[in-house]
Amino acid sequence: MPDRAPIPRDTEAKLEHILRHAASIFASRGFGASSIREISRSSGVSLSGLYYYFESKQKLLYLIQSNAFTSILHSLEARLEGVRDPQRRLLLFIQNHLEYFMAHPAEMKVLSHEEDAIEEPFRKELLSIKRRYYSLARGIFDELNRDGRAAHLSPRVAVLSLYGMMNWVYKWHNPKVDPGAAELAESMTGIFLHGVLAGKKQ
Amino acid sequence: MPDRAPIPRDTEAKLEHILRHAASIFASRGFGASSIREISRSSGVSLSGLYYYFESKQKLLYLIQSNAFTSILHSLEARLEGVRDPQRRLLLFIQNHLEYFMAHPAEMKVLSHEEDAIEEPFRKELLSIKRRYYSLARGIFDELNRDGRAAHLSPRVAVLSLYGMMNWVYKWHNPKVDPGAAELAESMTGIFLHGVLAGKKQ
DNA sequence: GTCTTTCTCGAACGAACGTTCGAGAAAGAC
DNA sequence: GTCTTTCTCGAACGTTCGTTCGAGAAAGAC
Repeated sequence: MPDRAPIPRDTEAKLEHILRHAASIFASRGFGASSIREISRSSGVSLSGLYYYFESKQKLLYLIQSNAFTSILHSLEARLEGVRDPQRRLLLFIQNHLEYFMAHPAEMKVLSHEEDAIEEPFRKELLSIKRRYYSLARGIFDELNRDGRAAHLSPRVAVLSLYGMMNWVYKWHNPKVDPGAAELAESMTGIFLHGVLAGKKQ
Repeated sequence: MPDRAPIPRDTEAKLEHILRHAASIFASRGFGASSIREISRSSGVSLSGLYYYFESKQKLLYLIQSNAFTSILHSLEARLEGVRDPQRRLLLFIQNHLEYFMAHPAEMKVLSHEEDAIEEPFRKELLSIKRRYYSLARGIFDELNRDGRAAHLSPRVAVLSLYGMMNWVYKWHNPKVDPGAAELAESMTGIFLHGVLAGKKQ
């Protein structure tokens, strides 16, 4: 099912066009089971023509993941700028994550689902972006917990549980039935805040 | 790297032997990128010999998933028997899930990660087990919420957030650093209970 | 012993895979 | 116009894939 829309003439735009189609195929079939030929069919670019834009399937996966990660991180940093209140920072963090998720479901599914499929040397580069993103959330949690109200919980477990809630969304979210990003973000912020800061032990 | 341990003579045991190896390969490479030849090498059974035990790669994936699901469900039903208190039932549910997760990491990763890789007609059969499991958790939540303390939250969102916390574990849990199933279950039960039942709105 | 069922595997099937190559079209510079 | 760079693609490469087949070994029944 080739695209109806014309393929952009501009080189950079055409790469983005290819990345979009590739992301959606990786998202639906999984990276390992997707073929470059499928991407060629869907994007309307010839099989060998694709290799002008990326040098291997691995690099293609890397481009998708690193683009998605970089832009979610940038938009988060912009949102957090100047905001000091930890609870508000948490809400903004969750909102940003979920909004990006729902605006770019294919890319985010690839990011969540194909973490393991990427090989060296791309793995290392992604890991460093990932760490920056993780420690941002960890920092927010630590401020939140400055008064020690969540001392009974391992911070690592708390933060990764939050990631679990957020990242699992791609498995079940149905736009026709489920709340949008804003409401979902409020719900999850509520669960996490009360869950983590409320009464100690049991 | 063929197995050192001898291959069981008994037919049913040999199938289990194959399923174990297959699960661990699917878990590490992903279903789509795993080859039957790899399973043959790892299990020590010849390529064509494998097909005496399952008729296709899809069926093999189905066997792994359905075995794992069935036994986690059975062990849960046994644990819940006779327990009425909703909070205790929730703890048991989470404990059972996480314990099974950590006792059978490969199988559970395949269950979580390769949900989409399974095709008809196997999909439908798994869906019905899955629904039974989901509605068990949903039932516990509804009892918990009989007094309406969590009325501000969509029950669906609440329960699926809990699944997210639990199922994401396979992405980050490191036995050397992180708490075991029991402690993790207490933490997550705490987060969920307080998070969902605590103060309304905001 | 024989007969039957259960199990095993080497060799091969056609199909699909990621990637390369070289010829040439299109676009830009002058 | 010519020259150069940028872009495109059909055809083919060697490899690996899931699956099949038929011959025969091993085990169980009698």
